[in-house]
Amino acid sequence: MKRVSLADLSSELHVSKTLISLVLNNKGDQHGISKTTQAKVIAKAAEMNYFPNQMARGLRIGKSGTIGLIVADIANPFYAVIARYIEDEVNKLGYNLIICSSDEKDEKEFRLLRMLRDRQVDGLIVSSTLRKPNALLELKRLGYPIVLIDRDMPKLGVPTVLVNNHKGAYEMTRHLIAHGHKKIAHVSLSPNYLSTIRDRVKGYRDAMKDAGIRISSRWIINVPFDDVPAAVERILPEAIKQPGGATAIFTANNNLAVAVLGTLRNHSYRIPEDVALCSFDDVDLFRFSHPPITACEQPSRDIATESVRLLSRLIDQKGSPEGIENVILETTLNPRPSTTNGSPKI
Amino acid sequence: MKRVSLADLSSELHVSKTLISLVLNNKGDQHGISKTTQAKVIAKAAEMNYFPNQMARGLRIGKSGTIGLIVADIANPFYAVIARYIEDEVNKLGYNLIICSSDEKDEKEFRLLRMLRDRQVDGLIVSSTLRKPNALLELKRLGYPIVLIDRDMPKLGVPTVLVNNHKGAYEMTRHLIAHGHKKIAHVSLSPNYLSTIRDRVKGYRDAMKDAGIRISSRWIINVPFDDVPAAVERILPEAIKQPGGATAIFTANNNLAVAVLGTLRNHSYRIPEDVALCSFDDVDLFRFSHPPITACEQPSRDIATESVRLLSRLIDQKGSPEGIENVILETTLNPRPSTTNGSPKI
DNA sequence: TTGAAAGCGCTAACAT
DNA sequence: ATGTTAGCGCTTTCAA
Repeated sequence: MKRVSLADLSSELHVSKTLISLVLNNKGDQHGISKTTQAKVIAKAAEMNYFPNQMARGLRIGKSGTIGLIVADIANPFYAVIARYIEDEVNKLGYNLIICSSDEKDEKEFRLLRMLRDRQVDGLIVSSTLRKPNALLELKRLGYPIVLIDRDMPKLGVPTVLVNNHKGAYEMTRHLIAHGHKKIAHVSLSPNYLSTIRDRVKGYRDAMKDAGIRISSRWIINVPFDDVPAAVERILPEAIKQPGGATAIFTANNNLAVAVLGTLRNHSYRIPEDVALCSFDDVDLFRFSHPPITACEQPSRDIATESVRLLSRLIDQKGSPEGIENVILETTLNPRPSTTNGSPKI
Repeated sequence: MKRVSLADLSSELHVSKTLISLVLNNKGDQHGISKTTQAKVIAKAAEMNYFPNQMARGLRIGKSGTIGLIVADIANPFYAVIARYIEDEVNKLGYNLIICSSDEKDEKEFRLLRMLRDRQVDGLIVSSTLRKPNALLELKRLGYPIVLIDRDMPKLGVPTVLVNNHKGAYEMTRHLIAHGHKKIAHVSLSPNYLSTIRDRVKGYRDAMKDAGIRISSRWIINVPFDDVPAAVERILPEAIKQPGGATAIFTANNNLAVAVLGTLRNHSYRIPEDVALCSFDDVDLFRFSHPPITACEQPSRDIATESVRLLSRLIDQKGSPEGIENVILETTLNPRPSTTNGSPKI
């Protein structure tokens, strides 16, 4: 059960650990070690089933070879897809990924950050749920390379890869208006200190204002994120009840859309005849739903590649970041029958 | 940028590293260290922002505190949900999770196994894509605790958490037969050395045989997993073209169902009027699809909790496993309109 | 061409 | 009640 170490190999081969280490790390040539010795070492290592202990190596060279990724919930397809791309990208660079779900809870994110720090991760990609940057600032000061994705945190001063949420939501709202809707409800999360959510709300409000439409308080629906389906079921019907009720619903993310879909179905509302529906985020579900649902697609792949690119630069620069790069990516509006079929009722 | 170590703390406090280590690991009392000293140590550690280096600790105690999870693709909701539950469970036990996607490629899984081994993970949960157990056997011999989930590998001899795929598929096929279908197509993956896929095919075949129905070769559709949507689009139409074509389609997993759904839509087939549809796996998509799709639900949460339970036992037993436990979980058939509305055409 | 020795930061016998 | 020491397995000067 004892695993074989450099020392074991060394005593078998009657050469020093140094030499073996050199050979196995492909530095044999540049140190002028004879080909025959190299061959012998390599053969014996394979024969004895030797492999280097990465903890020992990491301790010595001061790098763990791992990157930490924190998202709200890896079971959410939006994050799962991004995580998958990030995994591929960091693997290419020789890193491994530790994926963690914060559950939108500050306490849990604190714990995860501590854990990742203790593990000496070489870098961090995080979609942070924190209201205050303190915990992240701390890590940044300690020299941990950090890249923020999805959610902004302006006072942190690290590279970010964000999506133009305001524009995406603005366009989505314009889309509804262009299809004849005036009474448009927005379903969002509370508390809403997340930059994404705030920007989407703002995009919606601005589009309404620019169109000269006054928003009824009935149309603004805030759902606590730990109770989405039940809360939607409780609040939504009132918002779309006529008269004065909304003829279209715009949800701030895929989770909310699923909940709304469920509630609309429970109450036998027809889409889009009774009420139109569209959402931020795009997932398979929306393409195959009945009817297919208009959605604002986020560039998951680009979020992943860009964040890894920025992180990698940060790591190379070794704590002397020159010019923090902030990437803003655009969304794509995918119109589907849930908003494009027929016109709203008056 | 230099992080503070026990030695730093030690020289500041003028006490030994041992003492500090003891205190910080809550062994102060059992070693009779005075409360006041303990308080001093704890205060200073906090003040100096000390935290233990897990690589050094891991090297010393011979444990990394991490568990490796290998699945085919973390972006697949089936695996994403399981991964999430596993993450929660191992966290409870103080471990962290490294999640990896094998992409159904032997080569990639080899690489991942090597990497996880070098990282000295304390345990491995894997849904293996390998045809031969060798690489896993190797790790098992080296003393790595391994639990297999989802996919079996009989010759490996490790604890497993599997789903009763045969029964699930058998019941699903019976369900179709009970609704008047005789010409039932099965869409599956090729090559089909995965135990899950084989068992599902067998369940389908057995149900057909027991019902006295001969299966036309047209109804057996095997799709290469690296080209699912295109292959389905190419092969499926022929299988359901009348006469003799299938009146119902049973897909072996959620990916295949999505592809089939796309193709049926492209060709303007109505579900279930023209052809009924059902699938193994159950995902949100199926509940909200048009029409809602009958599916065989796998107990994701139980797969996660059971696998972690078995792994934890294995770790405690320290390589002297007494009696390998194999858990078989049952599926749930969720009937929905895609198979229950109307009767098949002749 | 090769080797000896130090040390990364921690824990655990074994003192005292 | 506290300290000394050795060593986990590796890389890296420095020396020969």
